[in-house]
Amino acid sequence: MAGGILLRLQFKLGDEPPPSLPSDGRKLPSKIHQRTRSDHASEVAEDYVEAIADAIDQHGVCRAVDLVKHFAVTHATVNNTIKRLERDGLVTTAPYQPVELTAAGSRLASQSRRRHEVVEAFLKKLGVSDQTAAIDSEGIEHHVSKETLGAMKRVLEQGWPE
Amino acid sequence: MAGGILLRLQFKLGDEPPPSLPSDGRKLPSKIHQRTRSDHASEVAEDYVEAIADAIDQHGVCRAVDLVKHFAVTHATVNNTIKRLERDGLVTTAPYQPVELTAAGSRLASQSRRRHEVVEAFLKKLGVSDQTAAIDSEGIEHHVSKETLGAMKRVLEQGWPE
DNA sequence: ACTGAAACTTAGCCCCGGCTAACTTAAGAC
DNA sequence: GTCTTAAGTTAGCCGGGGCTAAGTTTCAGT
Repeated sequence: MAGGILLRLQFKLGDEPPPSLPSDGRKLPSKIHQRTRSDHASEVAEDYVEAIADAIDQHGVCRAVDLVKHFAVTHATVNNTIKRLERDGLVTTAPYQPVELTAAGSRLASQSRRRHEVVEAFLKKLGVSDQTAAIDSEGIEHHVSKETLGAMKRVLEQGWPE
Repeated sequence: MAGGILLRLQFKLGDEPPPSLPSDGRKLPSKIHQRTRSDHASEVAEDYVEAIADAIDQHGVCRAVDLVKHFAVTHATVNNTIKRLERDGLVTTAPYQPVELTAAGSRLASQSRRRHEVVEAFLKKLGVSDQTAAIDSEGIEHHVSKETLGAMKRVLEQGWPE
């Protein structure tokens, strides 16, 4: 047997398009969950490109060891992740060379950074301590839709609703 | 030839889930990073116990098929997850029987539910649409610390800061 | 030029959370 | 009482993101 052809298609919707819920009649929770779950694939990617961009800003270049320190994981893990990022067209690299962001990677990085900043500033404005804002925004940023981000931005620019 | 062609299409509209498990009490204050990742396993646990509690509230019992519908995953996946939850002492179950929450599971469920409700209500109050609030709160709830949750609660009870 | 330490790579293993395929059990219709 | 079907189970595979251990490359210093 052996001869089977294994064709695997993997669709990864980008980022924004909310659920659409065409609804097959069922409750929406399922759709909602689908969307929520779908995000995580790229969370790590976003964290990495953000960290890479930071390193480049700070040291001119990003070496794997910077990411090792930043994420507190092993070199092996960083390597694996970088390979995935490269496969996905977000970074380029060569053996023993620094990691570079592609255009797509840069775009994603600044997008993520911007979102992160808005969330963090919003939390602070909410009255949360700087430290908690820093920690929580790390986790929250990946789950904030455009609409919610807009609402937060509005608050930062124009004050509270009502 | 023989064998036929194995055509395997795998559509993954969405992909992943959100993170977080803290027993309660946030994570490492000092190391900002590291927290976000590695938590994933327990986020699923929280989502599941929450869904199980909901099913029990609504239908008296929770069957695996309820979770299959709720999360839009296969029966096999639900089974695996339930086994993990059982291993972790959050639920009890027997072949072909409904899933029951242990004391720990119930505790985690109501905790998660409460957090979820606060986050969702807060987002709505922020001016976000009901639908977006429902979606975003799903992802955000796992990353909200006690402090941030408290700030949101305060807003709901006493209005905006300042 | 050599060498030792730091940076990097590779191989192999884990668990999680998805999936398909194929099977078993439980239950409702008739 | 079958018999069909829904529900549940099991086995096996996959990718993501961790790890350790062991080998390779780079590069400062001397």
